[in-house]
Amino acid sequence: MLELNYIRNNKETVLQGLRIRNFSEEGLQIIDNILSLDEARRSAQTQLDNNLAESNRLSKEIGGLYKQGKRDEAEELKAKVSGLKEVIKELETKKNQAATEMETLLLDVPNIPHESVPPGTNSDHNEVYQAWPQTLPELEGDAKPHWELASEYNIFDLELGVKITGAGFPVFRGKGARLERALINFFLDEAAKAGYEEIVPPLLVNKHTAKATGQLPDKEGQMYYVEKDKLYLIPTAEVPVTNIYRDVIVDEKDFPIKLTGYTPCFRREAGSYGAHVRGLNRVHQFDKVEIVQIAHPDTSYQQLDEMLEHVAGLLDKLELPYRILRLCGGDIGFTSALTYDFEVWSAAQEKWLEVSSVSNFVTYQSNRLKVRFKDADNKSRLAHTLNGSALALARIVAALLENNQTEDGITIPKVLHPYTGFTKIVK
RNA sequence: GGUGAGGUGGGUGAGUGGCUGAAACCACCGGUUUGCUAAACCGGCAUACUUCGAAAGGGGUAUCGCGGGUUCGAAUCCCGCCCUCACCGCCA
Repeated sequence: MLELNYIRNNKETVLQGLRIRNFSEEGLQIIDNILSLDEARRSAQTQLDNNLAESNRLSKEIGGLYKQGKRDEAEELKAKVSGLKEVIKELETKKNQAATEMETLLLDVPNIPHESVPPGTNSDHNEVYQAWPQTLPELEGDAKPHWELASEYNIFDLELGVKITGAGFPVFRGKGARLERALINFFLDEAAKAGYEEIVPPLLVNKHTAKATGQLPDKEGQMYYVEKDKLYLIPTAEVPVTNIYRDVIVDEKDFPIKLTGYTPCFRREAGSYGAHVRGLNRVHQFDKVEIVQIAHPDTSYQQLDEMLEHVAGLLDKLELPYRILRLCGGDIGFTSALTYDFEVWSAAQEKWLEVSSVSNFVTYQSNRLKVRFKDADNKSRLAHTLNGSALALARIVAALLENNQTEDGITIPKVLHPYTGFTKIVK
């Protein structure tokens, strides 16, 4: 959620930002609506406060009069206060109505894009921020997509998942399972080396937590919900990990706070279908190592760069060809100010697969989370939050299988050998 | 699953209708004292909204788990909800 104060003081910047997000002039009306509701709220509040102050003052007087035994005078004042109560009720309703309406509108306003976010209406307009410097590798003859390789090499089994649970729940087995575990450990070790504190968070969260990172109410349909206990299965480690700092006033010298966590991620993916969801491209449960940072507003974009380098380093070590995109105004996430996507080239499918998304949310998320710090003037300010996948397992596995297939098996990148205990997956 | 206890500021914890935005202690910050450390003493120390002010700062309102009610007045009384802890049972 944007800070109301920010909108009030930077209306033009906000409007400009929304234009980058392709808001129509009509759509931009929302900002004026918010501001006028805010004014209504404030004027109601001022009047309400004045009336409450009067009522409090009279009530105190009544207490005094009773002590002095001046019953008649007390009764007189009582009647006066009773009269005030009606006005107070009215003003209260007025204030709450304006406030609620305003908040509802505010929830519909996305984050203001960073100035570097390119214009554009869809993913075709994303800017290639860093291209793969070499010629893209080609595979001989009949390169296979990962779902075919999976059954050939017994790496994972989606049909078995259907038997146990349903579509979209892969069962990894044998060397596939080992590869999965190897990647998780490799990613966590790399994050630790980069100074991230490892977290093992709960996989189920309550509604406060889901709300604070913005999954509720917007993405309610995307989460699995345990009705009996009113808990949500996490769609990403971002949710429980970032919430560690909900309602916390951080010591300024602790910035940046760097956290990492491996968790399975559960997503209902309601509404998606078609060829592009084959294999591991889109599943209901997948493993992911997430990196999260809570940063000082002055340095959050430097931290974002640092995160980019970290993710790029992982892909370098895995020897996968990749490029980095800077998402355009039409493709950037609702809550993000700046997002970079990492895409790995699949030589088999001959297309780019998204494997990571790294974003700076500036204060948009922390406004709901209430992650704050005291600045030099001892004023509390919102911190900036950032996160990124480092990395999402399912698609990395897919990319590794596809790019590393050879006549006599699938080769494992060197860096994983200590983790897998084997160098090749053979039939 | 059963039974019981309880949710008050950063922490412990007092407080059963007005003098309580909230005692006291601890922690923390500033100062005095001090060879150093410690101790002692003095002072400060919640958050949000709002209003006045150029600012420093001042005023108002709300907040004692959350929501509602009674009352001129609620941390305190009533109703609903949420949560936590302890013990028993079950169990990795």
